[in-house]
Amino acid sequence: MRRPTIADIARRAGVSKGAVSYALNDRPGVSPHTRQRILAIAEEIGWRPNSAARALSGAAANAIGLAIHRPARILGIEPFFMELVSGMEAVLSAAGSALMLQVVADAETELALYRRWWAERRIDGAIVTDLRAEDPRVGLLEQLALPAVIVGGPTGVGSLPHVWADDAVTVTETVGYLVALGHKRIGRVAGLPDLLHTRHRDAAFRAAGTTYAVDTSLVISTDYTGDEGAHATRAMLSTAARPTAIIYDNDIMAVAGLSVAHEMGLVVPRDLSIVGWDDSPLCQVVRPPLTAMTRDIPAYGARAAELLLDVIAGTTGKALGVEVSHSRLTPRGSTAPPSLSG
Amino acid sequence: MRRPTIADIARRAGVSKGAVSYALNDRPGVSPHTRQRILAIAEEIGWRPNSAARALSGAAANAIGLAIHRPARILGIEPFFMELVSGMEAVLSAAGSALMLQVVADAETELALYRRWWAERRIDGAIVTDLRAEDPRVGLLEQLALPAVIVGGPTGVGSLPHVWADDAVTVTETVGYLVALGHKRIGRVAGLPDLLHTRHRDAAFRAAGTTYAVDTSLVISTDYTGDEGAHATRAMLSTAARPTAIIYDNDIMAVAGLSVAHEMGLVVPRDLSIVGWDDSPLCQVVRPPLTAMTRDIPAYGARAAELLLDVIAGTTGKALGVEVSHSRLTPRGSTAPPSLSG
DNA sequence: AAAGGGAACTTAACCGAGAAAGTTGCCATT
DNA sequence: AATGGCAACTTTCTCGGTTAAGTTCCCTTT
Repeated sequence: MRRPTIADIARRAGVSKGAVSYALNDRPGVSPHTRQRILAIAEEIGWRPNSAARALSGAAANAIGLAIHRPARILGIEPFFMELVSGMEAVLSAAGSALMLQVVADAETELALYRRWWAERRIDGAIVTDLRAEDPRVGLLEQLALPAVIVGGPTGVGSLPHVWADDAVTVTETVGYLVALGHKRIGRVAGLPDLLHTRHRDAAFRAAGTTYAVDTSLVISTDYTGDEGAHATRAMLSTAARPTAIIYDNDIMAVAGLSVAHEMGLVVPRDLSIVGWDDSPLCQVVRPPLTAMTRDIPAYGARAAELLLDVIAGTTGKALGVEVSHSRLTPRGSTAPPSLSG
Repeated sequence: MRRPTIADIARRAGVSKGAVSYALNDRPGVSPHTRQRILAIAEEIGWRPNSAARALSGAAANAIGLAIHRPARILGIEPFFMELVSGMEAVLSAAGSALMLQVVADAETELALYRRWWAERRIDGAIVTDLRAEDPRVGLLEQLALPAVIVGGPTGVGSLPHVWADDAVTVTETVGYLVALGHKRIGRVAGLPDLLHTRHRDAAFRAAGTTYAVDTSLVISTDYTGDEGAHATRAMLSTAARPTAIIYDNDIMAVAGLSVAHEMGLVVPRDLSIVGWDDSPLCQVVRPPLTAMTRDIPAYGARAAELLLDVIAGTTGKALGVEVSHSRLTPRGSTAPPSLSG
């Protein structure tokens, strides 16, 4: 089956290619009658514009790029990216834009990928996640003048537009809640230490310790896997002055921590309170259900996609930094006042 | 920053566009010396082929399409797709192909999407998952002659190449194992009933009951969410003759089932054995760790991507149906002989 | 020395759209 | 009746590559 072109339509309608192009693009220069006829023929033979030809004539690629630089084994388990992608998709597909997804093994590859996508005109813009300190991607994207939106911030984003949530508020609220319950020593099982948002959370966690005058010195960094989450939990619970509450940077580690507590003979929440970041169905499926820091990830992705489309369309206005609502604590059965014996 | 074109290279090198094209594509017609010079200039000014221009001249789009037709809330929690995608990515990015991902709301949209991708020449081929009975996508893809590989089968695939695993063997092995442990009544919490692989598993499950002379009549279909998994488990455990073992179609439902058992005062595995399909880290993070039917999902995706690339290149040979190794049972703490009181 | 052959190029057409510029033909003016 | 103006087209060029079909020029052969 050959793909129909405007030349085919022109031949059938007995007009020139140019007339067909005008008719199909709602531009003046063809009579309503001819336009109707051309549209009918286009519909009949199932014509769609060849995106390559359009792109060659300077049109948009109608695709945006997302490079994900995390090990495959984490991608599979962390709902975050899939939810982010599904939120982005909702906005993009409504705008007729596709999503080019590529999993990259390292930072070098990611940079090369942006260069290639840009040079090949494959994408109209990119969405950048997992911002690191002095992230080389920021400079590259600025230099290429490739429209880009960072999911994260608000620092380290250079001049790029970004969508961010104030994790510090969430951390402070959560620590405050645990302190109100009576906890005095709170641990934190953090994510990848070179991610900027991990550092923000670390800083907020330490600061909250000072604010509420409790011990928040116990922080262990991990790679987000359940394995490392379990290991970190074991380490924390094996210290002489063990914490009575632990905050985890994702829910899979929180669940792992729950199991470790159980394995060590501790009862949650009596002997240990557990809070997980990001509230997937997983949290409600384990016993006790996990208290979690909930946010609307699809909405987060949708907002980033919207902003990127705005940037591409040049209708950004001044909204370079868009703040979305921060994660809110959803208390469930895994948090309670510490037992007196602790 | 203007993107350099071969015309720029030609001007600098003092040769024609044609010569540059020959040089850059390793085709005869230019002297080694000139070729070197052209390549050096291309490198220097950072030239990359404009993919649109190439595509216009009949070249490949260097992208393959994947439409995912599942509700967003399931996507986030089911590791299957992300793992599949990461396996596909490994093969595709090595071949210089990108992945166009789109989440679609319904079957109609998915069909329209394939038509559009095909007409717009955006993709060289497609990967189809979640095959249904009399799936209209099969006919459409055959009609469009769009290279496509189905993840699933081996029935209902029409003339399309496919990559499949024999779920029936896995079901039979698992039921056999439970029977060997002494179970006489085994339940099954199935996935979406209109998916072909759910039907295959259903049929194999029923057949295994006959083979081993045990009761496998208890089957409840769900939408893969933990909620429905919990609900189905509650229903099964509330029947007069409740099963002593339940097999779940994904691990999130298995975990939900574990919680329900706990909530109903049953001890796993003493009072109830639990087996989950697909072995994500989640299974090892709960207590007791879940016995699971393990398969290498990234490898599954990689094999599908390889086959698609072969089909696109026209080097398929006769490998229209590629069987990958079926899931194998990984026994862990959630399965044991049933207690006599049951 | 003329002819043949092939390497090393150049020229120009082409892919399928978009868009500027050019061409009709008709109607209303004056 | 000549002119202007405009709608409704057609022609042609453009995007950035690929590629078939020339064109040179040099070297070998007889």
